[in-house]
Amino acid sequence: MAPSPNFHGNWGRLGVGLEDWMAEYTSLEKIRLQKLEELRAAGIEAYPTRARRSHLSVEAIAEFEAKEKEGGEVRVILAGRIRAMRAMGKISFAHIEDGAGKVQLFFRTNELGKERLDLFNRLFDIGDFIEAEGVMFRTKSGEVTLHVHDFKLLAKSISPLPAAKDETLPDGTVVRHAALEDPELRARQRYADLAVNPEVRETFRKRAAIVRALREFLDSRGFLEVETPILQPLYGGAAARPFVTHHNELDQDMYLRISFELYLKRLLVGNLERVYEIGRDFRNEGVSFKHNPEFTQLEFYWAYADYLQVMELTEQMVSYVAQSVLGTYKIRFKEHEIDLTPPWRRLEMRQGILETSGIDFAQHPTAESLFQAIREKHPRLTPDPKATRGKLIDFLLSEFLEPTLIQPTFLYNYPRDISPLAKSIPGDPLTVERFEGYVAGFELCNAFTELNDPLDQEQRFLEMGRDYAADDEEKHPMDEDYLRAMRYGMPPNGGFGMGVDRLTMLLLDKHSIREVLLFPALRKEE
RNA sequence: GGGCGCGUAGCUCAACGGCAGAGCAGUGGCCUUUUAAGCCAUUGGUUCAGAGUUCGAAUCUCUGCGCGCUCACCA
Repeated sequence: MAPSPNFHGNWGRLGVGLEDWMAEYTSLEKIRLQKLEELRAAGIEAYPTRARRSHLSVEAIAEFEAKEKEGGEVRVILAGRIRAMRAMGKISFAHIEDGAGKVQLFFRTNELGKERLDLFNRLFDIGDFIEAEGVMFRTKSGEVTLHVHDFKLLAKSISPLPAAKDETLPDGTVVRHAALEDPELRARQRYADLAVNPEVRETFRKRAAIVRALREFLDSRGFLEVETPILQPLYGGAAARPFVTHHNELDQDMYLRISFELYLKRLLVGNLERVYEIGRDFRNEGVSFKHNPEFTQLEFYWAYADYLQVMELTEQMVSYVAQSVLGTYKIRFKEHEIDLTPPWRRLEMRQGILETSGIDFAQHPTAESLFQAIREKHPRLTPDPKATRGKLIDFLLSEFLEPTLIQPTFLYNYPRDISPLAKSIPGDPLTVERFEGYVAGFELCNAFTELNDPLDQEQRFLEMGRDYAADDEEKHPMDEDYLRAMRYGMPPNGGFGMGVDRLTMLLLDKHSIREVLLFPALRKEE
C-alpha cells in the first residue's frame, strides 16, 4: 500500500524512498496511516492542540447515580483512550479509559447521523484518544454510559496496542484475554504495559504513596530531608563496585554513589541533628529479582540515638507506611501472612545462627576455626576457604537463618569485620551494635550505632584496605575528607538504610524488583 | 559470570521431522441497548539471527542475541 500523493506522514525523516517507508511499518500501522490521511483529507485534525473535559469517568458515573432517581440530566464532556469498540449497525458502543477508570460510550445515528457514525467506526481505533460530549444514562443491561451527542479525535494511535479484553465471569472475577504479558516487552515498553494493564498503573500509584508516607513519617519527627551528591570524587559507605564516569572539564574520574552514608554523617558534624535522604544508589553488580543497578534507598541519621532506638523507629515507620498505604498491618507476601504490628521480634544473631545451624560462632574467634566447624557440622556445604570470619558468619546467616525469618525480625549484634562504619559493643571488640530487619526471608533494612571515633574509623578503613587488597574493585577507599569531618567531632548517632524498592515489593506482594521499577535496567536492543 | 528454560502473526498461544494454525485485534459485509457482542467473508509470517544435519527443519545440532528462573556475586 503506497502513500497517496497527499500523504502527510513524515517519511522524509527517513531520508529514503518509498521502499524503506514500506519496511518501516507493519501492515496494521500502514492501515492506520491511511486512516490518518483520510481524516486529514476530511479536514479533521488528528492531533488537535487543545482538549476539553468536564468530568472524570468515575465522577460522571457517580453524579448520574446520585441524580438517577429524580431523573435529572447529567451532561458531561469526557476524554480518554479508546479501549474497546463494538459497532452494531446504526449504533455503536465503545469503552474509553481515563485516569480514573473506564466508561462506556454509546453512539447512535439519531444524534450523530450516518456519516459521523461511519467516521467513528471506520477511522477510529483502539488506542486513539478522544473527547466525547453527551448525557449520562443507563443501558438495558445496566451499565452507566455516556450517550454521545458529539465527539472529537484528540490523538490518533498508529501502532496497535494489545487489544486486551476483560471478561467478567458469573462469580464476578475478571479474566483478561490477550493481555500484554511478555515480561521483556512489558519492561522495555512500559508505556504500552501501563496503557493496557491498569493494575500496573495502580502499582506505581501505590509506590508513590509509600514514598510519600515515608516522608510524612520522618518529617513529622523532625528529620530534615536533604540532597547529597550523586556524582562523587570518591565512593563509600557500602561494599559494592561503583560505576565510574569522567568529568571532562575537571579532567577527573567521578563515581556514582553507592550509598549516602558518608555525606549524611558529615551533616551531623555540621549540627544538623536529624537528616534523611530518599534517592538513587548505583551499584555495578549483578542483576537479579531483587537487584537493579540503580535503586532507591532511604537513609536517615539521628543524633543522640543508638541502634535500639532506631529499631523502635523502624518498626513504627514500616507499620505506619503499611497502615497509610494499605490500611492494615497484616500483609500477604507469596504464601505468607505477615503481621507488621510493632513490636517486632528481636533475635541476637549469634543465638539465631546457633539455633538454626548448631554452630556458636562465639566459640570460634578466628576464620580458620569457624571454617573447620562449618565443614565438620555440615560436610555438604562449601564455604569459601579464603573468607574472613565475618563473611563466614554471613554465609551461615544466609544459609540457615535467613529463610526462617518470615515474620518481621530484627537480627542484631553483627561481627565487626563486616561492619566498618558501626560502633563496637562496649566490652566486646568483635561485635558491633548493628541490626538488620528481615521480613519474608529477605533483608529489608540495615542499621547501626554509628562509629563516631575518627581514630577508630581510620583504623577500620585501613583494615578494610587489607582485607580487600587482593581484589581492587571491592576495596574500600580511604575517605580523608570524611575523617577530617569526623575529627571536628560527630555526635553519637544511630543510622539506618532501607531499599525502597524492596519495601515496595514487600507491601505490594511483588516478587521481582522489575515489577516495582518503571524502567528497569535491560540490555540494549539489537 | 555458571546451570536450566523460553523466543512462532500486533497480543495470547497451538503445531514438536512431513502443506505454519487458532482466538482476539485488523479488513469487507449484516445488525438501533451491546459488553470477551454475534453472524458471514477475509488479510496478515525472514517461526529471534546465522550456520549445520536431513529428501524435507518452527521442530534436531552448533554459534550468537534477548528474556525468564536459578546459583554465584551483593555488609
